[in-house]
Amino acid sequence: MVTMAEVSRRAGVSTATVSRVLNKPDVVDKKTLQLVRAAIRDLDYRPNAVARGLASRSSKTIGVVINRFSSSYYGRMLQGAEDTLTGLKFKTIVESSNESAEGELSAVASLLGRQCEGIVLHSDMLSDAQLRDLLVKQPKIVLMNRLLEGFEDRCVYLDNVRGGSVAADYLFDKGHREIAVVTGPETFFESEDRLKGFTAQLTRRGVTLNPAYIIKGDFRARSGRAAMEVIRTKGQSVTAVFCMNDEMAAGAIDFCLEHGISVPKTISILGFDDHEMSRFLHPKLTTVRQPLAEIGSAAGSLAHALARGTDHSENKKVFEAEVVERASVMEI
Amino acid sequence: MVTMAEVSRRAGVSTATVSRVLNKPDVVDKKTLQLVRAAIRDLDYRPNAVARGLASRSSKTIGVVINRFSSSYYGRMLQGAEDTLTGLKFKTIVESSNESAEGELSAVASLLGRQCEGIVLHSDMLSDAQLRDLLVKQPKIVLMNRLLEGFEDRCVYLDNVRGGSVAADYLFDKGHREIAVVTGPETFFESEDRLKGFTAQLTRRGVTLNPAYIIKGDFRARSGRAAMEVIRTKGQSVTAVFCMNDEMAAGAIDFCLEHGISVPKTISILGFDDHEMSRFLHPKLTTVRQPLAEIGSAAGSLAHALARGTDHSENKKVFEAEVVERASVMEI
DNA sequence: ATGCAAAATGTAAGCGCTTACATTATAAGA
DNA sequence: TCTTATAATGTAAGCGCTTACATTTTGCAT
Repeated sequence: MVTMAEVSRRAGVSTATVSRVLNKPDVVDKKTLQLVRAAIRDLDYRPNAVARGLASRSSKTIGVVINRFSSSYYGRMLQGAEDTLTGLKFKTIVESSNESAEGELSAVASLLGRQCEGIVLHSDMLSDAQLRDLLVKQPKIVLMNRLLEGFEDRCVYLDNVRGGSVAADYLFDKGHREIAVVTGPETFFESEDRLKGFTAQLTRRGVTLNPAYIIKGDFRARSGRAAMEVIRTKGQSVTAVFCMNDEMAAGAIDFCLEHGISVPKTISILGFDDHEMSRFLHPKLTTVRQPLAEIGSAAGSLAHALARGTDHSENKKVFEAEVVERASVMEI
Repeated sequence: MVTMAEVSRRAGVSTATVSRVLNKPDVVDKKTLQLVRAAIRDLDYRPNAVARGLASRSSKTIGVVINRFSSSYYGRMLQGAEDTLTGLKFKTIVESSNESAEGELSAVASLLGRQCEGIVLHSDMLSDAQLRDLLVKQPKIVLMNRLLEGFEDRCVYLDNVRGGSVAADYLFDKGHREIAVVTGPETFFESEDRLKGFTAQLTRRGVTLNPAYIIKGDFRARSGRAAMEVIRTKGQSVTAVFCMNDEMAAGAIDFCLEHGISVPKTISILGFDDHEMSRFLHPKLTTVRQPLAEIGSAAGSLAHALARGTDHSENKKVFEAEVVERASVMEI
């Protein structure tokens, strides 16, 4: 590894000067500038970011922690965050928590240890209390797609309650009254919130959700299939089912296809997320879109603002879901 | 930020001792061990990984660079790499290159600067010559899903030529003779290699691919649609089309569906990748599976071996594609 | 020429750790 | 009891940078 000392020796200057051409080239004489730059080129010198961060206590990087890489949900948020951070001349580094509370904590610690100036955390496994603790201790952490009461200004998230009510309105307006719901695991607040908003809005409109039609799923396609099977056996009169994510909706459609149940003629299916595959399902899935890239982007810029101590009151923090109308829900 | 010095002060020992309880607890006295650990807990001390890496010149982390986050292709490889690296007690950090040659270079430099002991690089934009240069200079870099001649033992990849020939065999065995192909951009070696293997194998079996039926796509669904349109107008006799990835296949199917062309009755469609959505297409897509997670995993462990100087001759480096039979290709 | 402010460079002290090496405490053998 | 090997700890020199501060150089008005 070629160090600054070697460069300085070759250029016949001090290391301070080399450091200056790297960091504030305008204060160094043009001649020396060229000299040093030539030396850098010749030796193929690359500054050691670790040492740099140590010495300057600034790294121009934001760390992001997500559950796992193998999901387009995270991918889209990451991309959003990365894009805007790049625009802000910041680096993004990502660690996965492998879906465990411990993993989330250790990823945060690791990123902090790597001198990240800010952290964007997507936490599913940590409890509100743990999170509260963490956020108090670490003022540079921002929560992505989760709302923690009392820390609204450090959270960027989709209003899931609202998302649920949007879904309810849509289905109601299409004439559906007998509706089933396929939820996620009850530990996932997203699912809970959506359900809350959904039932509330339905009630407001004068229809009550039959508790027997609330089927628990696990956000994966297979559980959507299973849920649909249950619905078809015990809920013949159901005209629409609202799945809390698109994967389960895909499973549900799959089941219908296999059993000759026509979607949306016999039964309408509404998803949530607007997964990249949704437009390729058959029928194309009508779903509630979650602007993941924008959420990621906003989380990135909030973390940046926090890191740099700039004002972030203008940053958008709450996002709204909207229905993307395709072909899986029919008016009756 | 609480430092080691504070911990040592509180525990009434030297920083060296604190360092020892962190790194080689067995050489320190049980009493002091407890003392120091208590101090660490009390102060909520977290070792600074940057300083640590600087001082020890070892970071137990591997850096991965990919094109972009928003694609399940990378997601699956990342997940594979992360999983095995975690098993090896290594951290994984990821940076995206934003699909530019410059970005790839800068991500590598950044990761190296962060004291990564090894790098897993997924390069699409760098030329063979540039890559050769890089690999010579940086002995810790491993190429993921790309073969660079002369550096076979630093590459973990899918044999795309073989993948193409597997596809050819499959289609041939199903009785198809008039076949169209939808490629990726010609700058992508994957597509080129698959095409090479495909045509070669077809030739070997006695059928020549009509050059007019080789349609250029861009790996995105839209181009699959467009390609299918071309095929339907100028190639009425075509019975099967081989798309170089599943997204384009999805687009092709979509086009057929819209125009009342029955898949696979009228025309068979074969994809490549086995994208997560493929099983949800209608008809379910028959495709050539690429074991992405395994490739990522192998790349991770190769990088680890290189970093630690251990033997990697046993590491699997070349992976084979295999056909996943679903419903979009019919025997004729 | 001379003086002086401004510009350019150098010096050296860290940043928070690790780790040879030196020193001291402990245990065991005589 | 006194060595002496061994275990436990401390000391201090870095790791490759940045950055106050000190010093030297330069340009320019006098």
